[in-house]
Amino acid sequence: MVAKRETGPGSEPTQATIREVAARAGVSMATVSRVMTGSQPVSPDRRERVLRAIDDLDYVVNTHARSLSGAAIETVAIVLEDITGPSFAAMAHGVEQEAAARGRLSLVCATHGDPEQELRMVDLMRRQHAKAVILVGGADDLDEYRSRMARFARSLDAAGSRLVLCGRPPLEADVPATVVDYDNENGAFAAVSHLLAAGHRRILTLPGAENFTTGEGRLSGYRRALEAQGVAYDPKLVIRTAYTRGAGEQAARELLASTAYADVTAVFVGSDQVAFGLMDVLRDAGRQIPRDISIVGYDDVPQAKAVFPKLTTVHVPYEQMGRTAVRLALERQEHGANKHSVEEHMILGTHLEVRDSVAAPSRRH
Amino acid sequence: MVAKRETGPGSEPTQATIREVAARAGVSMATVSRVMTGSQPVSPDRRERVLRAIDDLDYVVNTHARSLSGAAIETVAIVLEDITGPSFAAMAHGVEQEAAARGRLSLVCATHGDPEQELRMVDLMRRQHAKAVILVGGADDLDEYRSRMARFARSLDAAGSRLVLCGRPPLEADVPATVVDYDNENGAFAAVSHLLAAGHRRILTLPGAENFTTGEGRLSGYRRALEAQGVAYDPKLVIRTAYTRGAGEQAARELLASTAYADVTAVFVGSDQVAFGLMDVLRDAGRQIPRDISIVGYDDVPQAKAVFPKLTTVHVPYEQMGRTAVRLALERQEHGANKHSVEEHMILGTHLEVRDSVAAPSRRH
DNA sequence: TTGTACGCGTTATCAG
DNA sequence: CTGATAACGCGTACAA
Repeated sequence: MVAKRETGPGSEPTQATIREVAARAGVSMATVSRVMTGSQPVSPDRRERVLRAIDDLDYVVNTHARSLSGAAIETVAIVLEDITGPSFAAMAHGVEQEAAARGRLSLVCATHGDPEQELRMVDLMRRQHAKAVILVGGADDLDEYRSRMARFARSLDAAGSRLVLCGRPPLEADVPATVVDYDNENGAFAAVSHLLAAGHRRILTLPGAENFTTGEGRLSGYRRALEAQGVAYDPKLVIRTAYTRGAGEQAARELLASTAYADVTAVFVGSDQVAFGLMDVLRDAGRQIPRDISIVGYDDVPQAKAVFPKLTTVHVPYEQMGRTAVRLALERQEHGANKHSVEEHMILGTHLEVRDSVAAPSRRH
Repeated sequence: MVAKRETGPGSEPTQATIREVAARAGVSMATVSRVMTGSQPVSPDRRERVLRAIDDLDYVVNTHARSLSGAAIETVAIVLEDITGPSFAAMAHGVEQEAAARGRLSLVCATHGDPEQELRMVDLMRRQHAKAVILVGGADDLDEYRSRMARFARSLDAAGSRLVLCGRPPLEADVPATVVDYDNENGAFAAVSHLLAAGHRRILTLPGAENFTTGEGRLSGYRRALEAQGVAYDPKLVIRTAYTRGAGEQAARELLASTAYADVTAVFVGSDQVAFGLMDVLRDAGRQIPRDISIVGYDDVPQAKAVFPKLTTVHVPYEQMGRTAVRLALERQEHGANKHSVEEHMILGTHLEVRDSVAAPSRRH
């Protein structure tokens, strides 16, 4: 099938071009183009010859050339920290579904947690003329971050593209970016209220890292729930951690070791991953969940209903966020003139998914 | 910072070009290009003017144009079924690490299990001139699949690119593709041998779907282990399932319901996901693992050490496979003339990760 | 219906 | 050091 073309020994093989196809078929380049795109009718015999030539030479169009001359496959880029994270993956999945449904190609890039890399990736996608660049996951809420992102947003906007922040700190109001977020604080509020309703009063919390926007929101939901029930807020019951399994294991060891936590009957954890680590170490230490200690997580990753006991946790609609991000970005571009009819800031609801990791506090305390 | 350019009301905003930058800076396009790429020295004052113009116009190079004129950022594409799958994600992660380390951009595309979509994606990546296209995960081992893949492999090869099959059925020997695989059958052999050594004789197995290459390999490892210990192979003890959690739940119900399985003391499952579903239903039915029944999984996804009890399972070096795929593909291209020094078929080892889900069979039987 | 010729945005070459 | 100009591969008016 695949005819060998002239490639001198050692010379890099090179893609067949439309010109070569035209020559082999004995037609003009334009005719080949027309056969490819179907933009205009071509006589049956010529079409046949062209198709054969394409087959013989194993010709494929050059996306870059095609895109240069106007007709491009639009792409949607999603930039995230790490594909391996279940919640990131869920968002990416949502992005892909929606992008595919709208006939766009979606590309995933990972930053591996490096802010420099993140900026480089966004820049790269801008050069690629991505129609939307979707930035996913938490970020340090620093001035530098804000100003750099604002730059990118404006730059993408100028190029007819759109920056979408997904579960991220929003930028100033005049920055041309779309924000898709979830109700972070109310999720935490519901979780802690649930623990309070079960009778818990000394509730440890691991909301997340300091200055990390998601962590801050979860902490304030925690405080607000306490306040609503007239329970005093004790800063000693807050442990800052990264969103990793290991951090949960570490926290569990502190919880077991320190007398300061002796009267703790429940833990509100700002991440399922952290909760898993916590549960693991607690169980190994002989603590039964929820008999000895109740736990509520955050995220509702698939694994939450797979662990034992099944984790009661705050459901975050990650997949839906991904889909929404694509929808808002693309609709805005399709609407053309009256873009103002498209939302720029959408907040999706969270809710508590009640499972088996919460019970009333035992009498020991 | 960002100056507004001439965009009539309603007209699509358009990216600034190198020509506009040159005009604004009062220099030639060539000079602008040199400032961008640093390919040749430029006098300080001109450079300064160019940089200011770039900043003012918020200019970014067009990747497509750059790639067309020779200098392109090489990209590595990874095509997988679903980002959400932990083992796929791990491979993608490996690919990204290695690609980034070698200064390449990596793109992830999902096929959502649709073979048509898969072919389309590979085709798309070929048009994008990806330097390597890495195909990941199992596939139906059908003639049609083989011939279409062979076509793609040759086509990519002709374009100076490389098809890499990662954990997939290899193609015919004369097909220019690189294969990175793991020792599927021996992993199963080790797993089942472990169960036999613990004293189990009636071992149910859920190797995977029929005609699915990974499933077939795992089944033959199972048979070989049985044979090695002189235990008779009973086809009734083989249940074909998809690699999903739900399939495991379903199988567990069959296991509980049918008297045919009454004497089963252990299960060898061809996928951790399936094992999780199985464990879940068994536990809910009051069966304790491993006291009442032992279970061994396959894949060693992160979750395997998070469930209770921790799952004994066959470790598959997914991340390493991803890294290896990139390495082999790119080294082959760098080697130029003597490509034959680069492996074309690499098989990575698997081993049993012993945890807590296996015990000696109870005396009841 | 078919072919010719130009433009897309960038880099490389070559002459100054 | 700098500037003009020819590729790069494709789509598409425009002319035939």
